[in-house]
Amino acid sequence: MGMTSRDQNAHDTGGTPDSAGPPMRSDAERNRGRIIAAARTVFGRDGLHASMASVAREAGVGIATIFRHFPAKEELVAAVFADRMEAYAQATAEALANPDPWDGFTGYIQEVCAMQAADRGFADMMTMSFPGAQPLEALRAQAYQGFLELIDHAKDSGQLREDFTSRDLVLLLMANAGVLSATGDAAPDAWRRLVAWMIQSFQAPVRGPLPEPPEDAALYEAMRRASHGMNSPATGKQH
Amino acid sequence: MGMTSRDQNAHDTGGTPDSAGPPMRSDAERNRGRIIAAARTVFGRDGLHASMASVAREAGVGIATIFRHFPAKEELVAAVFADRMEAYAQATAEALANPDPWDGFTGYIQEVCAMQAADRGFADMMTMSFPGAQPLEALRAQAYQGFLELIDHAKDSGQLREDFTSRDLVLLLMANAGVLSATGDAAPDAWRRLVAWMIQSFQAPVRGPLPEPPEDAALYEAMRRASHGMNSPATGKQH
DNA sequence: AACAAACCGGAAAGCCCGATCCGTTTCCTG
DNA sequence: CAGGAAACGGATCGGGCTTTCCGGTTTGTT
Repeated sequence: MGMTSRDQNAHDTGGTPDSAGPPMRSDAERNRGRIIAAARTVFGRDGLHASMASVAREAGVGIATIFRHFPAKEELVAAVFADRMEAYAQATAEALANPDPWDGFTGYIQEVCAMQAADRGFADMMTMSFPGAQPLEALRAQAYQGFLELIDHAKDSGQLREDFTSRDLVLLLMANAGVLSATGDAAPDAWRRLVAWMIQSFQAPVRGPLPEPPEDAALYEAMRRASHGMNSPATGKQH
Repeated sequence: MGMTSRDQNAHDTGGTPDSAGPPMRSDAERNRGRIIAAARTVFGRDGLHASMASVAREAGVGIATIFRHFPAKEELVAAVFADRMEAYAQATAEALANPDPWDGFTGYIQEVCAMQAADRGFADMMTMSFPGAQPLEALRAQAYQGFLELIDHAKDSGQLREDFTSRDLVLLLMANAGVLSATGDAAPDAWRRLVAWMIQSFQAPVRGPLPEPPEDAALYEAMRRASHGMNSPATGKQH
């Protein structure tokens, strides 16, 4: 991924994703890059509830500069996590390429959860939807579609319980986010144990009945609501 | 202690739990009850991040009245959840009385998680520690001790995996809190499925190795930090 | 070199929060 | 029933947050 490309119009550097705007002034483009890098650091460390002011401090720019480039916090979030979402979608493709369906399935789950652990902002993202950021949601949908295939393959191989559904991944991501947010850096590896418990439970054979999973629509509604409250301060806050 | 004062109010209603104070005026006692009842409602619905103002509104009293009875929000929380903590500790005792160790073990886990689901404030509490509220922490420690016995019995019966530890319950409580906070009332039963997956995984025989659980000290540190950030505003807020 | 447009950054507006102050009301007692 | 202490409650403080405004600075061009 060629970041800091010298030629201004190679990829769209317009103020907003609609690339149509006039070329940016050099200082503007430089600051835009600094802001995104700073936001990546701060969101990764503190989660999406980190303040715009802390991002500005990290970037060494004024608060207004951030809001000029990203009129709302949600847009900065979308810009910062575009590549993470790509990595997320790509992880699906790689997992599908794994000759062992069960390895692919479990490896994918562990990788996604590891991404949550490595990036607190990403963890928050996975439990939210951003109807306003289409590219982000398109990537999410693409990854979700790939995960459906992963499930089919793993079930066909007989190693994944038949009653597993894609909503169980969402559930696990929410649960993992809860562990990560509660433990913070006090127990940075605790999440691995949760994921291991869950994966062993997903493995065939069926060991007992399960309550019905939530409806897709209900989960979507929950994620939509979460993103609405993003501007409000957030859950666990340390430091 | 000898009550020399007119004992129209037989039960000691001292301002703070240390009961030593002079008898309260009738309106003060009435308001104190209203405040606790209102806080129970509001915290249960919105979680511990609910504002003191909203509790005051629900109770029909002024904001100052709340702070006169409970000089800090943490004290109100402790007062409100004293009985929930008792129920929590008592659930341990009842589970221990179950003749089937596995039933007792799983029933206890399901009941505690159900308590989290039924009371958003309780869910928050279970991932925090309040070093300033000794009675609360004493009850928590008592329940924890009982849970250790439950584990022993379930392991002795051969139905609980040998590598299960008490820290796995903490992990599950944090995970459950994550699901509850993410789903909210959009998918109010989603948590049941998470708990079912976990319980089935806890059941013997061992199906594979697990990463080491976090240290007790690390989990305590995590819970201690969480309670510090309680005063800060919190996650999704609707209404 | 010089000018206009674009851009910057700090200060301020408006909104929440927990916590406090102080004039007013209520209760208990003598 | 009257006086004083105790309790009440709304306004207010101090702080954090997102977002906006505006005077000063940088940039690119002529």
